[in-house]
Amino acid sequence: MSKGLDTREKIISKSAELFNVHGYHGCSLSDIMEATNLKKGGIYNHFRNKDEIALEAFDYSFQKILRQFRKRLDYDTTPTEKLNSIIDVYAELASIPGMKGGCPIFNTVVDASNTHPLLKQKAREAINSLKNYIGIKIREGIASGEFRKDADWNDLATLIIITLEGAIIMSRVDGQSCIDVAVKSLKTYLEEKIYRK
Amino acid sequence: MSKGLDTREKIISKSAELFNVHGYHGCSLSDIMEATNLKKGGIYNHFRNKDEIALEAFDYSFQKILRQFRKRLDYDTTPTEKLNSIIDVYAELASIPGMKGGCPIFNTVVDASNTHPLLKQKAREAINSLKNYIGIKIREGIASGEFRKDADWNDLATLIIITLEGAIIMSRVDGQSCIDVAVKSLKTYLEEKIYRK
DNA sequence: CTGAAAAAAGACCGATCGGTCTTATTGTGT
DNA sequence: ACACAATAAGACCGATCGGTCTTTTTTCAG
Repeated sequence: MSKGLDTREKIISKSAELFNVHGYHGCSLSDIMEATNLKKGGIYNHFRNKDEIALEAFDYSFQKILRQFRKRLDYDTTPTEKLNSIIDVYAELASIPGMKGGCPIFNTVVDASNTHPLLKQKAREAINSLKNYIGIKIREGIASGEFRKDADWNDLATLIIITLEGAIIMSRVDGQSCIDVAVKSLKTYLEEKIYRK
Repeated sequence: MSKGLDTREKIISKSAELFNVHGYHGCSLSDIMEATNLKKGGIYNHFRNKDEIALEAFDYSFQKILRQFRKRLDYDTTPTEKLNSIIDVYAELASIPGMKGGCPIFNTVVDASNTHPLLKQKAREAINSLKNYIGIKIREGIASGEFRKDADWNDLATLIIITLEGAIIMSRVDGQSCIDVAVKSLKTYLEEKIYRK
């Protein structure tokens, strides 16, 4: 029993990496076979088809991202710290193990939103979850009086996501500096517009 | 002679759309054949291979984007107006004809930066050109005294690009509202940090 | 009107795609 | 130790991939 689960997990984690780097259409079953040291039989014993692997791989990647946020935010006590941590974790996303190729969420939007309805739906839900996750921290800050009452959690969460996602993608051809720009800009924005002094 | 050029252009423009919507790996020669109403002979009479089409299609798309900027900025007289127009044009990118699927530059980064070195290089150059194009307008504003002297044109141009590109991608699964957030945020930023009153 | 050149058609190719199925191996409970 | 189930191997399949090449059609200059 445990052997099977191990194999299944290996297929998912390796595939998640491959899909994130090469995209759904740019990654073949042969690629997955090679990355997992399995032959076709070994893979199709656990999955019905390539789509099923891609779908589960996306969930795997997204949960991994959420875990990164939760892990870091555990050390924070105030909403201000949490919001800053969110930005930091986001900025370091592409450098955590198995996230080579940038953020799987936006990569999936670009890669599959016009060719793969199920993946598109998953990406949409992931973005919404992430927006809500960030939104909750903002609302906590507002409720605690730490953030300004007129802060729009939805707009702010959106701004954080688009700025950092844009930077992560651009960093693939333009280096780390654009991520630094994103972080600096967002943190200044928080200082000047969200946090109360 | 003119027939041949027409056909060549048709192949490029149709392919540019297809590549932008489905990505390089997600778009086959059969797709191009169908979109152009040509058979293989008609296409390979003008191009040596699929790569050559993709490379020229990228150039075509990028020039189209530049044309959009130049066309709008022609009506502007001051750097302030120009910078605002850049944001507006950028925000409307995905809704101009033949740009379905978002911005071809960032789409190409995601789609091909790990599988197609030549396309990656073209995308890198395009981003640099765009950054410089925006940077020039910023420096004009600084030189004319309209913008603050301490404005960093490189960081600002980067911020404009990543924010709007992030928003354009997110809009594919989350609607127009995130683009509005990007525009509003950037324009406020310019008002408060760049323009002199 | 004609002949050569440009353009397009479409048959053809080997490789690879995702997927199926039978066979062999491995692991496990008794 | 044995039997049975879980797991993986790998031969095999039709479809499609990008690409080549020969043949036909179209274009246009003289």
